[in-house]
This record gives sequence, structure tokens and C-alpha cells, in this order.
Amino acid sequence: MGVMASPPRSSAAPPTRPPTARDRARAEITAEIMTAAREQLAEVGPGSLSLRAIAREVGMVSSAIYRYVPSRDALLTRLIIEAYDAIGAAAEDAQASVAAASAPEQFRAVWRAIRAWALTNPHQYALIYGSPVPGYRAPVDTVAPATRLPQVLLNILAAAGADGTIAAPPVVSEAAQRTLDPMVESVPDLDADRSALVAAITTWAALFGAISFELFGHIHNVVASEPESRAAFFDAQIDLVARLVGL
Amino acid sequence: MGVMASPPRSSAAPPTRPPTARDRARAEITAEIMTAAREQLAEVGPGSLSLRAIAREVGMVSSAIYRYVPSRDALLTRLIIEAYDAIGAAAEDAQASVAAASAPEQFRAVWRAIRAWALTNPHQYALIYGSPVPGYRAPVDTVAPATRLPQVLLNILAAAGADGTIAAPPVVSEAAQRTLDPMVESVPDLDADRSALVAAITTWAALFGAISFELFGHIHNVVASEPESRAAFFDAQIDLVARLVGL
DNA sequence: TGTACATCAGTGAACGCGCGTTCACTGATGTAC
DNA sequence: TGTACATCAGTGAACGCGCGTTCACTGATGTAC
Repeated sequence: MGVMASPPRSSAAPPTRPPTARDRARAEITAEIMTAAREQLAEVGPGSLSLRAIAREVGMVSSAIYRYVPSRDALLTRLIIEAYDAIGAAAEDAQASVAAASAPEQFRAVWRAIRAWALTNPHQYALIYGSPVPGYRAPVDTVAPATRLPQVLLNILAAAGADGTIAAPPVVSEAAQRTLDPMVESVPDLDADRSALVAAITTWAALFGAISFELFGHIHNVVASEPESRAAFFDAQIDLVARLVGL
Repeated sequence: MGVMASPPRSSAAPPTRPPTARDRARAEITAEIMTAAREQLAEVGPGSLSLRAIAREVGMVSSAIYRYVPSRDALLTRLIIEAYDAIGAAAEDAQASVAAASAPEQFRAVWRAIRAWALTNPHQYALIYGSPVPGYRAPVDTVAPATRLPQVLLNILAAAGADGTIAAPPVVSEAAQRTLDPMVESVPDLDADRSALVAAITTWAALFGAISFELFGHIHNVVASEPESRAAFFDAQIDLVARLVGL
């Protein structure tokens, strides 16, 4: 997909020239706007996110927002990218902090971190893993940040596959294996067994299903609602689902 | 939960008295309103569902809607109940049509039917399994219809457990088992092994995760997008996840 | 079968509110000489 | 260091639009005698 063709560089400003007072003010106010936008999101949901309300919160007149954000959709895009980056970073940090542990332990640590992030940021979670925002079409910029999280999972599984931790990966139908052909061919470094890949994607979707069910209220009156109960239940789900991938 | 305390009876009208012309007109127009509401839902999402737009569609003045629907939230509730009933009925019908088959085959048939319903009615699906509508609080009336679908799955698993089709159900932690205590105690007929229940709930959430991922675009560029590919991939997910429950 | 009254569906105007976005403008900050 | 000009942030008014809900009303349909 051609992501990261050149070394990372901030695309906003020419590299030299120290930041002026105006630059710093701009950065600060932009941050304030994003914070207000996140709060708005939590209150009314992405569909009703309002630039005017954000302007009010920040203390400017509604039209002034347009000095910082070109449009409502662009703001949504920034929030989406932010959310993918945040949940991806949470996964990366969790993996890094147990890098010496066994693959199943890494898997567990990463998924616990993902769930914890989702519980702390339910509306940002819903923004990226809930229903698509009607009338909004996600631009390509969101693709790269969205891959950070699955990449962490793939890394764990690839390492476990390489060092023999995964004994017998499950076998799936040829038809299902072939559905991954276009993707495998477009990603150069990916030479995992396709059955293992199908299983990996299944665990990925399965545990996001578990988190969504918890967050969206579908296990209300099913699983006890104390935080420790919910955590124990999710742990059990991690362990069950980990079997699918041979961990 | 006290659902179905008395024999089913339409709560709207006194049982006798044949329907008058007015009654029939009312029923017809109510149906038209619900259809328009479903179309609205598909166009703009639940958050922006507009009574005025629905009135326009049906060809009445905006205030006339209030002869049929007490408020916007009440309309949403009706749509939600309708959606739970429809997906529940799809599952029940699928199970009934393969009632003589083996448990794994029934499981597969039901999940295929659920996915098919979701693909055909993506916005109704998102309404009930996507992000909660901000500012909307679901009333108790939605609980009973929401249980129809999981009930079908439980029935299949209970039968498979009883006739020995499920050899060795997986074992989960005591802590996770205990999280189901309140629910098991409140449902009289439920004497399933709690490990099996945890596994059942996990498969339930897992396959809804798979459907949501497909519908909400998360496997775009991952799994080939032709309908047959997607179906084959989902079939593989069913089979993988079925193992969690011993099928 | 015919009339008097009650019920209901639908109208149209109004209340009070919100939204995204554009535009000409003032005044402060930054840059080049 | 000082001045002239360019850049930018923020203002306030406006455009044109949408929304949920209430209310007094007209006219058609249903009911009881």
C-alpha cells in the first residue's frame, strides 16, 4: 500500500525556522480545539459533532474555527486518526513492556491493554470500531494508523510461529485461504501460513467483538457488572480465543 | 426478568370489535411510517433520524406524525424492537429449517442466516449491534426481543450437550465462571455448565465481531471483497469459533 | 334508517432552537530591508 | 534598532437550511339512540 515511502517528516511546516510565538499559540489552540472536540464526541456522538459547539467551548466565535480546521469532516478525520494512533500506541506499549515474556503472555497483555483503552475512551473507541459515521467517507490517511494495532498482534504471532511456540496452527478451507491472496501479495514481508492468518484475523475480530459487546451493553444482565467480574470474563475470552491461533 | 408473564395479546386494542375502515387506514399508514423510517435510517443513521423527513416522505405535514408516534425516541424504540425481532426470527427460521441436522450444521446454518440478515439490513444491524445512539436510553421493552437470537444458539448447544455431541467443553477460570452467577440464578431453566456458558457467550460475541468487522469496513483490503470470498471467509470463522464451544 | 354527538386524522402556523460555511473587516504579530 | 509591508487570528453579521414539539382548527369517520 506504499505507506512510509519516505522517512517520517512532519508535513505541516518547513523543517527549519524556530517556532515563533504565533506558532506556539496556534499549536496550543489547536490542541484546545481537539480536546473540546473529544469532549463533544463523548457527549453527543460523532454524527452530531458540532463545530459551533466546539468554538463555544474554546471561547471563540464560530467562524474562527475555520482558521484551524478546514471543515467538519476534516475534524472527524483527525479524531479518527488520533484514536487509531492512541489504541495502536497502547497495544505497542503493552507489548514492549512484556517483550521478554512468552507469546501467550504477550497476547494477553496486549489485549488487556486494548480493552483498558477502550473502557477509558469509549467514544473514541466507538468512533473507530462502532457504526460508521453516516455521510462520512474515511480518507486514505486513516489507513496507516489503523494498521498499527493489528501489526502488534501479527508480530507476536509471527515470533511465536518462528520459535515453535505455536505447535499446530488450525487448518481452514482452501477457499478461505484464497480470500487472503490479494492482501498477502500486496504486503511484501508477509509470508505467514494462510490458515494461521485466517485464524489471526478471526481472533482479532472476535476480541473486538467481545469489547464491543461489553461497551455497547450486550452483556448487561448476562455477566456481572463489577469491574473485576468484567475483567475476569474478558480474560477468559482472551484465553479461549487464543486457542484458535494455537497459543 | 418476568418476560411473558401472561399469554401473548396485542396490547393496543380491546380484543373484540372488528376493525373499522379507520382502524385499517391507521394500520396502513403506521406501516408506511415505519417503512419511511427504515429508509431514513439507511440514509442518515439513527442519530439523525428525523420525524419531519419521515412525514415528508409519507406525504403529511410534520405535526401529523404525532397522531401515530408519540416522539422521536419512541420511534427509535420501535425500530430497535423490530430489528431485534427480525434478526431473531431469521435465526429461528434457519434453525427450524435444519432441525434434523447435527449441532455443528445447525450452528453453521444459523450463523449464516444471521450474517445474511445483517448484510441485507446493514443499518438495522448497526442500530442494534453498532454504537449506541447518543442521548437515547433503551427501555425494557427491547430486552425480550433481544434475547430471541441468543436463545436459538443456547438451544442448539444445550441439545448438543445433552446428546453427547459436545465431547469436552473447554474449562475456564473459576473467576470467570462466577461472573455468570447472577444471570444463571435469575433464569430458571438454565442449568448448563458455566464453562460451557462462558464459551457460548464468547462465540456469540466473536461472530458478531466478525460480522461487524465485515460490515463496518475493517477487513477492507484484508479479505478479498467478492461476496463469495466474504462468505467463504465467514464460514471459516464459524468453524474456528465453533471449536471454542466444543462443536 | 336517520339524526346528534364524540372521536379522530390531518392542517398550518408558530416557538425556540441548532447547524456549516462565507465574507468583509479590524487589529495584532512577524519579516525584510 | 526602526520602519513598511505582509501575514495571520479573530470578529460579527449574514445566508439558507434543518429540527422536535405544541396548539387551535377543520372536516371526515364512527357510535348510540
